[in-house]
Amino acid sequence: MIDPMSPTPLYKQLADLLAAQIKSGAIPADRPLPSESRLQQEHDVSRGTVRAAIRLLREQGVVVTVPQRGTYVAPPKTSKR
Amino acid sequence: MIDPMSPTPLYKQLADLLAAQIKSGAIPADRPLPSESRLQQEHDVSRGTVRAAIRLLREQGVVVTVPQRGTYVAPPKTSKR
DNA sequence: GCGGATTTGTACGTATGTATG
DNA sequence: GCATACATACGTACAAATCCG
Repeated sequence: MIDPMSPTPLYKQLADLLAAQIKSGAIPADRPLPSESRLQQEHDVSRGTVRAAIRLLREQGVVVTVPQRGTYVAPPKTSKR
Repeated sequence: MIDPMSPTPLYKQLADLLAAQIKSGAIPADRPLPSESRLQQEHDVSRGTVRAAIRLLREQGVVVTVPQRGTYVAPPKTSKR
């Protein structure tokens, strides 16, 4: 859960949460992540916060984003396809 | 100059402009860059756009930002100090 | 092929918090 | 106390590309 009272920035909390869900399989790797507006609703944060979280995950190599498509779990670096 | 009509995003244009000014020495390397609000006024863009440009430069290793201090030209990687 | 819905990208404005000088 | 400066977070609006009936 995201805690607005925590000193940890919301976007950081959300990024950590999503990373954990990806790792655990709670978010399937074969389909796009929930859209920004979905995540916004589910976690009750602004879209800017969602985007900041996804940006962080992208910088960490956890996900990749395809414009006008969606954001996907990043493929393993060693995969040939 | 920044051209609002260009298809290139404003923050990208600004980042390129600042990088060029740093490289040419128009922006001195021994003092902080102009503050966000200064850049905002000088280039007639929003603060969010200034921040996006600086973020890009930071990701590119062109500058480093010290919270509550300012943004500085990144030191050469080969420098011992 | 058309049109609407969806989704990400960009850009703006505002407010608050924290640290520095 | 006040001004400056960056960090976070909210909101809005519109554009562009894609998807689907």
